[in-house]
Amino acid sequence: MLKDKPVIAPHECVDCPIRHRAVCARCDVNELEELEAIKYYRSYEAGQTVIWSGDRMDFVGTVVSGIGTLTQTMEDGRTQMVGLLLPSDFVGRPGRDGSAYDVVATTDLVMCCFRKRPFEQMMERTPHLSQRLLEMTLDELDAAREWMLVLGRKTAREKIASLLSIVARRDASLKLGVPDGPLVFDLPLTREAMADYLGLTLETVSRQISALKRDGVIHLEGKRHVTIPDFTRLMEEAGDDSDGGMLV
Amino acid sequence: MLKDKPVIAPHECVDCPIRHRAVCARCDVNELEELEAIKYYRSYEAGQTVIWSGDRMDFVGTVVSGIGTLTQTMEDGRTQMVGLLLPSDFVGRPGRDGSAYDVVATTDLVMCCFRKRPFEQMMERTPHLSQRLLEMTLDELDAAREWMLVLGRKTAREKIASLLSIVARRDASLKLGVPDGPLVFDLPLTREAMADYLGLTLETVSRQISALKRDGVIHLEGKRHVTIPDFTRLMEEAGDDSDGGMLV
DNA sequence: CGAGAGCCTTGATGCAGATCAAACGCGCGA
DNA sequence: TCGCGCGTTTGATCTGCATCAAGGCTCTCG
Repeated sequence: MLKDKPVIAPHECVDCPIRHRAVCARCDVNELEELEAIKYYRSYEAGQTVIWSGDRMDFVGTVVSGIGTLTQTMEDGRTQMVGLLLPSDFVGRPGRDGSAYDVVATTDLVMCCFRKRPFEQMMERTPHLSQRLLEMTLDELDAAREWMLVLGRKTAREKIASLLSIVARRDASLKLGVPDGPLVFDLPLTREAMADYLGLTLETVSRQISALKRDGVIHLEGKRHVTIPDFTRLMEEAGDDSDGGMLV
Repeated sequence: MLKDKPVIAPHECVDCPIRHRAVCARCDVNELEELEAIKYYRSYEAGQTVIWSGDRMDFVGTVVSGIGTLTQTMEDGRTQMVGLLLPSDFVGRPGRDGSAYDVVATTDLVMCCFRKRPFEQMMERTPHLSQRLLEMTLDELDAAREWMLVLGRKTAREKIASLLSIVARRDASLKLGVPDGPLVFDLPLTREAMADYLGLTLETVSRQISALKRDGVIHLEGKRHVTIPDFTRLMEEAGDDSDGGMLV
């Protein structure tokens, strides 16, 4: 299918909606040009709500920079974060009209958007587009279900370790580096946001982070800058058996 | 696309892999015949494991009868159910080799299977197949994320009410009836299975069911036969705002 | 430089649900 | 028919996390 056409290298294809973690070998030039025609950028300030649950969504897109969250809220104010949006993550529900959750910009956020209707029309003509989206959605489903285990069965300490290991992994894969030594990254969430992700209170989050620091599992400079001297140790703390690798 | 072809009524299409809750207007005869060629049935006994997490899966399929669960287990034995498989539910991960979770038959289970490789080849030729699968996967993702709210933020009583309302809804939609009066159905899960779904212990499940019974929210005959006199009341107990309807 | 606002940490106390333990009820096979 | 086993119920106690409360750190703005 790519025969006779120049292949676009991943880094030339930052905005591609079916890019996933910087892998996008399947794009060909025609599609990119077609996508270009329906593409635009939007930016949001920290704290701004990108879409309210139930609102009509007229675009799909990918996060270019910044951090966003998908959250659900009960009338009495209890909230649960159901997804974390990091650069390269896809946002949107092709074939669906409204959003199912609030999408909130946690930091300043830039999105590369594609008008939804023409995008869906492209999907009908381009089987590998919907297949790729299916794969991405299956990945999200796996992640959501893995998180169900975290929420349902893990202790507070294990929850924190699980979150740290996920963020560390995502951060490392974005840097495209295979870090041999300690992992270093900035935690993009407040204690409250972490609590909402983990089904805890912010006080418990704070206490458990202090405990992990005290026990040498992590080091902290300031409140955000994390270094993980031994990733295997962190995985053990998270209660994960397989090393999970840095592969994904 | 359906022009000039006889449309298959839902009830004639019980095994269709892209059937979803008995709606399958998009099938046309050619595809059904092609599917027929790669179709076979399998049955499993209660308690039998259909697929182990990580195992190679060489089919996709739909549940024809019986109840199954998707579960994840930690080395120390803690388990979390991440999905419930009721008749008409799709099982499988087109484009993926292995299963991400254990699939367990909770009751005797009959599946209508399709060989995976030819099915995937069909997907490449048939855009609406992968689009339909994408829609179904988005539905599963929504359900998983809704369950994250249940696991992370609801009390034990709310969790039980949430589970009952989901099973009641699914049961009603399978019967194709729009029940005006009280809902009556059989609970297809043991207390332990419910506990694994809800992130609780079986003792807590038992106590909360007793409490809901005592408060008149539900009635029980034996341990399994449930009647719900007032569905709205149950929804309130579940902490759900919108009535949610019987629509899905 | 000081005041205030956010965000975070830490301490004291309370409670929902886990854990440990015992007994019930029902179906089934001898 | 009895006795056994499995799933369930119920009680007593324990504990991890929530809740309530008080400061601390750091950045910004006057």
